[in-house]
Amino acid sequence: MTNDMEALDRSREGPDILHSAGFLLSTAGRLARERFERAIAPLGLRARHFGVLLALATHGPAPQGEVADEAWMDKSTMVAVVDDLERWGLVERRRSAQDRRMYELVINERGREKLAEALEVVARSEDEWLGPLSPEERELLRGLLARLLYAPGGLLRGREGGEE
Amino acid sequence: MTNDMEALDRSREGPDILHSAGFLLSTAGRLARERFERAIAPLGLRARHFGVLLALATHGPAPQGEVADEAWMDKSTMVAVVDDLERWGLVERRRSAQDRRMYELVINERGREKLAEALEVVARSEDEWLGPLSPEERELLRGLLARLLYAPGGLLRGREGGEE
DNA sequence: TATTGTTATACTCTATAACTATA
DNA sequence: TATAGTTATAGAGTATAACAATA
Repeated sequence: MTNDMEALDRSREGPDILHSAGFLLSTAGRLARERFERAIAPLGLRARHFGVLLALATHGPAPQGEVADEAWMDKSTMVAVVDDLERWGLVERRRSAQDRRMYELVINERGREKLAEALEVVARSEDEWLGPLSPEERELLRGLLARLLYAPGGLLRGREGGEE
Repeated sequence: MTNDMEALDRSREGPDILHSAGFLLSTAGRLARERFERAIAPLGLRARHFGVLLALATHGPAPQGEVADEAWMDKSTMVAVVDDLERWGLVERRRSAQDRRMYELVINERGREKLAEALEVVARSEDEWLGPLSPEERELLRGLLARLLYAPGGLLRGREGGEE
């Protein structure tokens, strides 16, 4: 109890910027990302692999460059990621019949199973670090963040800030 | 009934990790960090310089290694940052009289002015991308994030996750 | 000539360890 | 011997540009 109060007090100390939305957001975001990486590491995956598997499972087979864009990755970075996934037997490269420059990237059954495992593990991890918030507060947080990102003038849609 | 609708939506849109707190948080955090860097760039500062100036302005003169810890920086990384700040005439290295291995790192008047400029510019930038949220909602967001970080079991204090 | 995927390269960031000068 | 700051180095990550095959 005393510790709780001290921690909360510490977060209120000092110049305003330490409790500014920007500082809190970027700090929390970095730590959330680290938790995510740590959660899926035992499955032998990194965040990029996860992102590609998710994109393929969600939007079906797609050319390599398109998936790279969707996962906010450069096409050159993508090569090694798909190399990994293919070597691990989770994804297949199939030359497109219509345009032989392209691949159709296909997630297979093992890939879907791996993704399902990862989703479960990540959900458990989130549930852990979201502990301080009640279900209603978590929902509130998700709503605020979604608007912050996607509403006009927000982080993803303000000026030239958009990446995708 | 709301739950039925949600389940239905989820079945149409695929995995809902894209609206999970973790994904939203790490995405928003990364973008907030980018906005921050972009906001202070015209002043010739990077985030690390800002962090050091802020630490020195807040906690007064301190040895270099101590400030490094405070800014979550390695002491070796810190060297170049202080080199910059000294070259720009914002901070001074003074050998400690008690222990001549140590410096006393001191922010000077120019440093304080630069920091004040930076704080103003950053506040304006935040005000811009926080546009989608009302003042009450911003306050709500800050509170949720602070608890997420500092409450027991949260991102900064769960298990061995703590860096500081 | 333009585009897909690939490779090579360079640049940033950071962490590690060795070194110096003090203690 | 231990510590503060420094330097050198190596690793990860990522972005850029050149390249081959195909359109």
